[in-house]
Amino acid sequence: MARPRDTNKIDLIYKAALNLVVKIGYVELKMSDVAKEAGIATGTLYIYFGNKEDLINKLYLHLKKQNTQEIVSKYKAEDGFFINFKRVWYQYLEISSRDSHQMIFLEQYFRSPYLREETKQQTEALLAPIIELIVAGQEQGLVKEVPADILLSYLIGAVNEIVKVHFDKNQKMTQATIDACFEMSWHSIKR
Amino acid sequence: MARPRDTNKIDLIYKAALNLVVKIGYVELKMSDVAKEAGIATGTLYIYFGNKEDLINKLYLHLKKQNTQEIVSKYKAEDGFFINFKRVWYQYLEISSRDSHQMIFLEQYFRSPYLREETKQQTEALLAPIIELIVAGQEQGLVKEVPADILLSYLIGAVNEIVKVHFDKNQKMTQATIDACFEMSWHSIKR
DNA sequence: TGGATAGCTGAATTGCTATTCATTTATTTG
DNA sequence: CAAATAAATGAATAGCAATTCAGCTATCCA
Repeated sequence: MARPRDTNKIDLIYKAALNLVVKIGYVELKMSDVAKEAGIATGTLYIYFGNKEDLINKLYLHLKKQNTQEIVSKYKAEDGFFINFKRVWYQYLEISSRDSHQMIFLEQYFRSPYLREETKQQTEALLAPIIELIVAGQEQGLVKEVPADILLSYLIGAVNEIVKVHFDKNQKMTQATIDACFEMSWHSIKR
Repeated sequence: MARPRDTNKIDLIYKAALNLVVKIGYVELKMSDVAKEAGIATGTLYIYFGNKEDLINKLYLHLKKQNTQEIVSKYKAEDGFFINFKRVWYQYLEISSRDSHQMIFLEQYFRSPYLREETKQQTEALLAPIIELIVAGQEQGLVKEVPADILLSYLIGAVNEIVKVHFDKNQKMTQATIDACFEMSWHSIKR
């Protein structure tokens, strides 16, 4: 059997689709443009992805997995709650800030009608380890007794929003502001 | 000059468009369906709105204005900062919870590529009174010294997110949870 | 080396819906 | 009441882009 002439066509497609969809949105995203940007023929897209909607769903899940793993990787069971919370918080901010395209896409499409229900559920499942971290904090009496999923959503919503402001206004937040935001998050959850 | 035979065609169109766009998204939204839902002919849409994109932008601004005014209306200059903050916070939650369609639409489309830059700017301008409230709190030494726009985004992001969870999981938050979330917000900003 | 196979290509097809506009209907006014 | 004007209609058009597929190319293996 023949091998792909070029390695990792799928990654090329993901990269192209991400760049384009963030810039111009799902509606204007032309499959032919994705192909061109990826340096392949339009038809080739359909070898790897059933259709446009499928491409977006797979792209979403792909990025989200990568992303979440990188965040969770900072967690170290042997350390205390505060240290871990801080690590994870800063890592989340770091990742979001590093790749604005990715962050905007993940944020924007998560409740959009373009994602299948299945994709959304798989996405939420990825958060399990972080939910556990919070529950542990609650068991130690360090964290407010708010349902963990709500508490996490609160934090994610807040942080996402400041990152978006950061990109929108195109002004890098100072370290002082970032630290102040961490304080806000910590004060909001600590008992 | 002739008057519309039916009053408020524009409101009918807004209502129809909102219902449909939340249900099926911008891509699948057919102008003919909006017309049908509004009980008018397709061509009539184009008397009031230049095109599909124009319809969405006008709808967005219309709802956002309504919405913001209703929130700001709770502010009473004669009362202290905490009281006003609490009022505005609960009012924001109340409004968001009351009409999930509206809330989802406003949240989802704000940074989407379907909105014109102009619309986004007009939207942000509406928040000015709330920014002032925060700055006043800071001047009184009650609120953390984080740039007011970032602080506000933090709060809005957080609250929007919990409201979305609320709708997603289709379980009404208890009053206790709501109050706990207010506490979180207050703790996060207070000095 | 050459036939078989897997991978790739991109022009042509197809379906779909935004938008137009000739016509009809309602309202105003002199 | 009859122009004249404004609104509304919805079938027809026009254009666009997702998807297909017949053929081409690279790679494999006997």
